[in-house]
Amino acid sequence: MARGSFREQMLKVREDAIVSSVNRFLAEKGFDLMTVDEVAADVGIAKASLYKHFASKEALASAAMVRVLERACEVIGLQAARLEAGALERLREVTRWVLQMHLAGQMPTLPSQNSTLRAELLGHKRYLELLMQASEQLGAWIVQAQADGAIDRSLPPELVLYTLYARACDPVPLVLKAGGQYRHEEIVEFVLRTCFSGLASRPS
Amino acid sequence: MARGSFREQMLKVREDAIVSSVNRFLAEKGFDLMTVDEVAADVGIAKASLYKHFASKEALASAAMVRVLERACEVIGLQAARLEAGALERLREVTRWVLQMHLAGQMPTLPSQNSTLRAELLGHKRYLELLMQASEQLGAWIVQAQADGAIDRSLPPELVLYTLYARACDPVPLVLKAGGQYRHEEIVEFVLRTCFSGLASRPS
DNA sequence: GTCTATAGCCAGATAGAC
DNA sequence: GTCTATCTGGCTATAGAC
Repeated sequence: MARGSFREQMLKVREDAIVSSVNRFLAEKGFDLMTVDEVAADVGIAKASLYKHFASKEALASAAMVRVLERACEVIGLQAARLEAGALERLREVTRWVLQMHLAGQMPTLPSQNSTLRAELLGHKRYLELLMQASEQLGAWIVQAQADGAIDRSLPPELVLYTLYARACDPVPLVLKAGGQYRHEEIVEFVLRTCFSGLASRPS
Repeated sequence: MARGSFREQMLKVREDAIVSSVNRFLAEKGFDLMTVDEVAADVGIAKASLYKHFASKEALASAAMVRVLERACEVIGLQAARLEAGALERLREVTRWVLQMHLAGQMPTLPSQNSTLRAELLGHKRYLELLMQASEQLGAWIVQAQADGAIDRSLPPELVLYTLYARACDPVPLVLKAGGQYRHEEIVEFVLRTCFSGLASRPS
């Protein structure tokens, strides 16, 4: 695909700035509490101009979700290229990235049940494609890790997948961060441990 | 404390009905998407009448949160009375109750950082008392379970506490429920297993 | 305490000039 | 495409009769 004219590149840069702003607000306050006014103010353009780029508030949020999914697929691709790593280790590294994004305030949160946003996303082709791409690769690793005996074989693979996805909206990391007692890396290690090894002691 | 007049008892019954309705809406759609209009319609009284009982939408939500905390403290009290049970088993049973409430659509979600609701709750004496009461009992069991070697000693007790609290807003049970493939009891067992034992296989 | 009716506000979306 | 100004609808909360 060609680069497009200078004018088009400028447009792309602006839209990137908008999506970045939306991404941050979604991570900070969620879809319902985010207002289009504050996004416009943050980007430094008029609200009406925003609507020339994106048709609705839902379209703004969708764009942010697509971008984070694109990055997630990149991270998954990087792990797929690590030929020496096992399936469990790859899953752990992807989960680590999710937690780091979350702690950095850059993981947009999908409000569990907003009908309008849900409808928009379910009709968004690229979003669904990316979500399926990520799920298929992660699902394959989960099955492989179970075959390796690294993940509990009695757990349904979809449960494992959802449990990993849920790390993106787990309140625990942010509560620990708010407490101010631990560094980000410590929090990430703690949550990874509770996720993969659970709360109970390993038998020695 | 005396029972109060017949009139007062009728009032209490009505307020109970209001709180039950609020509780269900909070569990279904959350604070932001819940409207006072639909609560009034659900209870079958006029909106203005609602405001005779509760001063604001935040007061409605607070009342629901207090009631669920009261029930949680009752469950904790029941476990405290089981003299034969160990600390880990008590924690597991309380967590099981949380998951059952959640799956039944009766666990009000107090998610998202809504400033007005947060402010109301932080100024609500009974809410804070109940939350502290629950946290102290659970915290004592966590420390005991670590001393018993039943919970990983290298995890900070507060991390364990938050991880258990987080089961009240974990999306995984509801996603599995929506999938329709598992019975509620199976979902509860799966999530309890991932929570306490993690995803990884136990060494055999 | 219950109702009908409405005030007041805020946020999403649009009109129209430039 | 950008702006200012405005429309529109929905929501919280209240006034006032009964």
